[in-house]
Amino acid sequence: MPKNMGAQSRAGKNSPARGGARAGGPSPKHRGYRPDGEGSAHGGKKPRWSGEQRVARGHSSERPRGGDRNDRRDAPVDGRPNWEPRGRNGETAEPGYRGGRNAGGNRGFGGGRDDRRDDRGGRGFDRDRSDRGPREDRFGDRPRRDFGDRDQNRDGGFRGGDRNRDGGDRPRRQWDDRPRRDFGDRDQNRDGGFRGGDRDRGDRARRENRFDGAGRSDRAPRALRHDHTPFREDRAERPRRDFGDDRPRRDFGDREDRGPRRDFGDRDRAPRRDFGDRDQNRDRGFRGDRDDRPRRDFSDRPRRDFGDRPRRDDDRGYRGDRETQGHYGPRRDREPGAGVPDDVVLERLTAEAIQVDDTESTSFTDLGLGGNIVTALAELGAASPFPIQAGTIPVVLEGRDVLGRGRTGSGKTIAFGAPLVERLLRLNAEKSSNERRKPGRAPRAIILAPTRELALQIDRTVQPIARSVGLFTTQLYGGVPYARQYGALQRGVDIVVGTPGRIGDLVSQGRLDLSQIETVVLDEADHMCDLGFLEPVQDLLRRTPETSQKLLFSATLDAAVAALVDEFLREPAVYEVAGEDQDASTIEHRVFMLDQRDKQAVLAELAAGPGKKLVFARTRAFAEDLTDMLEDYGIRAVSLHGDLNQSRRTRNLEKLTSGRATVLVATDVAARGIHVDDVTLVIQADAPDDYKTYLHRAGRTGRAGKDGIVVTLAPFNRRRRTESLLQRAEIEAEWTEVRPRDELIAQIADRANGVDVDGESDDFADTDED
DNA sequence: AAAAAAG
Repeated sequence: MPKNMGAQSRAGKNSPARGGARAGGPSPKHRGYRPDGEGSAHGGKKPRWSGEQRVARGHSSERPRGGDRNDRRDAPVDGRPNWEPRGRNGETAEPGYRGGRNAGGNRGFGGGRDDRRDDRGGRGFDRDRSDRGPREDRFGDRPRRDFGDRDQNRDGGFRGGDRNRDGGDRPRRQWDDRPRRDFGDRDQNRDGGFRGGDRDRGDRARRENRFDGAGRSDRAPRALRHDHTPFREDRAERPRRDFGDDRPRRDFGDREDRGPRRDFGDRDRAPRRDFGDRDQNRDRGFRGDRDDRPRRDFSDRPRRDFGDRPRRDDDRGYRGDRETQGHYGPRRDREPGAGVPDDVVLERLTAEAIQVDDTESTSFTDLGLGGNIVTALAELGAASPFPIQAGTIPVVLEGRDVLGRGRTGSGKTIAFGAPLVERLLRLNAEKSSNERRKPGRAPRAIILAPTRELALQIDRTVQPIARSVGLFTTQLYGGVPYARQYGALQRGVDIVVGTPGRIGDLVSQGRLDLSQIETVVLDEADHMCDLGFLEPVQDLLRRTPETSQKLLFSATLDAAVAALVDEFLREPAVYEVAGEDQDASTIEHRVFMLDQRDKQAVLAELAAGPGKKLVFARTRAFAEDLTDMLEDYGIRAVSLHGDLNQSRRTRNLEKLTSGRATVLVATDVAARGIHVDDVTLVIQADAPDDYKTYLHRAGRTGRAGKDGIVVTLAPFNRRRRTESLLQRAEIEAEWTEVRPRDELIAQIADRANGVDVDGESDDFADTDED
């Protein structure tokens, strides 16, 4: 299929309109053609521009190629772009408009989605957007989004940029000029605010001082932020916000009772539970009143009742728990009305808690891992085991099947990866070195993940562990050429990491033999049991030896895995971690109720600024629309969804990771497992239907011990639905009615951007990568 | 109903 042709012909046809400035296609006729492009890390077939080349091509002098919004490394996150933003008609850009895709008139690269899917050399540059026509073109005569009343904001309120003009590291608020909203009778929850930083329970005076100190409110000199913007009187006149003490307080109940936090700084995943604040739920009677609630289907959700779990000060250690791991009996504490007769497997998933404190003195060596592996783990930043690791590693080493439920970011990858490698090593001990290295040998372990990105990420953790003891891993997932994967299999691998589709493909091609598999891991196992996944997964499992070890992990492991457990697992040990649950969560959950029509404006306000943010949308198309929209606001947004080809998916995710983009707009492809450091804010442009999805999406932030905020944008007519969602997730969120330019939105954005609102050191300010 | 996962 001549993928290139499409792109080329389009480019060729349209190039004139662009004055040929868009050179870079592979055709020798193009000005930018480089027969042997240095960027051709792709075998020379697909010339590409390296970043250096792009920069070198005078990217900054003008924007002849229409915006590759992802190519703006020359435009600092918060600074002005080097080119002058232009609006549609050549006028200086509207506020906050930083020369988005439309600005340069990149008309003529006609592309639609298909075009974008084609990542080939036809367009030469690795640009994500430039292949699309201007917005008007793409959307016909659809009325242009009305930025009308934003004109008051002409100072670039949406740019999220221009911070640090005062030389500090702190980004500055952008919205301080907004007209004061009338909060009317919404006082009770109107700001709910600032829980993140100042958990000081509303020390009023201090707060005001802090604001002053931070240059907020009546704030730092305007020129420090938007020197191109006229000062507006109404800003100065705006009444101060009242942060009265009437706001609901969050109850941090026993926070102080908890032991000191471990330093989770650079672990591969954060240790936190992201399930919100269970204790609060308890206080609110969320737990006690189950019989009053509409009957809930417990079979599709992980058990969340930990009422009987050992208390934190209980001296039973996780080792002791192993003795009771086979507790399949009925729950002792089941509340009346909550009984679910068909909840058999769920019972099996009811595990004793693994105690956090008891693991602190344990080392990976104690758990049975060898020196090389321990060293490799240390290099990955895992100095001592997390609870779920401490719990599961010895059991995995025994060869038992394991069901592991560890919250997002609790270290599940190492929990199965490290013992899996150790076990293979031990099994290999009987073999001759020739056998162990034999080319074309069949793999001994397989790790399945629901998305390609997750598979990649898992391999990034497992591979160094495996290599430390001379084992080889390979990634087998779709969307990329087969050749490399064939080659890897021919050379022989020990551990396969990948997604079900491609792996099944390779199996049916006879290139992958699962008959020697000793261990199968299903990450996000409950998801792998969803419609569409289950069958291929079952097919694969059936091709592994019946005796092979099965490890099922997920933050929301629940009865959904029954189909697999019943057929493939034998007396699984069940683990989950207690001790760090909702009261330990660093995630703040909020719901913004809004008019449907305000969604995008509110989203843009939330998404502006330098902090890394993840936006979830329900559909690919909406994700793409939102990306466009944010880009129009001058926000460096990239998308991640199944309509993008794999190289673009990978690249866009990397752009967020590296900070070259500040916003990733994704479908649920990014909901599970994906770890990006320092995501400070998760915005759900659409709420999911599934509470598990909510939990997973939320778990993209608040990692590594840092604070995180989750904001769900809920149109009024979805209120009930959203309430029900949060209830099922057992998350207590702060509900607020918002309209564009509400102060609260700015406050949340500020916090996500690391604006110092509380005088304390700010978790969000950290930007180190892993 | 959507998204993901083979091409």
